Amino acid sequence: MDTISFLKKHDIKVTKQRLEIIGVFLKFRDKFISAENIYAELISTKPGINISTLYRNIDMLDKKNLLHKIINDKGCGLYSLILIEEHHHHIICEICGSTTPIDYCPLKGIKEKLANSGFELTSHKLELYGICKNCSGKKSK
Amino acid sequence: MDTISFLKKHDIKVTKQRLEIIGVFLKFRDKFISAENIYAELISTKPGINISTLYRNIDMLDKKNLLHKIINDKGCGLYSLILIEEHHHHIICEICGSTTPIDYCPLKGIKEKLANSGFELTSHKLELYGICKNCSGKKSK
DNA sequence: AGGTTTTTGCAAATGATTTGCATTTGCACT
DNA sequence: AGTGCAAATGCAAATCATTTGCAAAAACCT
Repeated sequence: MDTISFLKKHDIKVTKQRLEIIGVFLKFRDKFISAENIYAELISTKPGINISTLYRNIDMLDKKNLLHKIINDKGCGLYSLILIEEHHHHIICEICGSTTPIDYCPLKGIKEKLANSGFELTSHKLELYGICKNCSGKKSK
Repeated sequence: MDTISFLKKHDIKVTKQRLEIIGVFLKFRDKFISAENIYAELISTKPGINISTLYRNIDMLDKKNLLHKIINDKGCGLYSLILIEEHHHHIICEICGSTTPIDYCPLKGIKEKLANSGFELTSHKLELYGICKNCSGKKSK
């Protein structure tokens, strides 16, 4: 599906800034990228868009649950466009930053553990970090 | 073990500011608290300590792996002193902020999934959010 | 107690993100 | 295609948690 249909499908007005932002997300579809990363991409190409526009759009996409958002140790946001509909988690490479969806969710095991605890689970966050096949190959050379 | 022995055991010089900071962590031992929370506690009681001292000590404790640190959606740090030696995860109540260690770790299942992927896992982050027994009782009243 | 190193307080800097406001743009409806 | 209005944008300034430089104070070693 093209970007315009994507936006319309989610009731988001089509603007050239949005097309470009989504374009960057698609270019880096398998990575978590920071607002600064996206901004650098944006100004390096086209007329350039304002960083506050970028943040406003990130926010909007996040509110519509179209983004995965993680916050790194320094408190900075990292984002990636959600292209898989189903609930899933990621493995993130510490070297190249690439992400790979993983077909595993600990929810079931957790629920079993909590069964008699009286604790009502509402959400969970699982992030896996490591070194991807590609980077680990490079490393050993 | 008293706070002084705790500090000495970890090669941390004993200062009155540190005693007070650890004191606050112990007072809120079952919660994740923000630097602002701790600071408010600190100034409300004793002569008062500077917030940069607080941040420097949080940092130091974190580097020595004596703190659990999570970063909330706004990018602010939340901390709790590590009182359990073994690796573990938490359930965090969205209402009262209390934390409960949970005897469950998804690592094994994840490793099985990754067995042939070539991905080398280095760390993982699991945070569970929900409503604790106590708060869910209050809610329904 | 003296000397050295570490820690603290203070105030100013940082840096990512947010906001107010004037201007521009997208889009629905003629 | 033109018009109107709400929504989006650009800009510059504000925010806010956290960090830093530096001088003064305190801890620890013997």
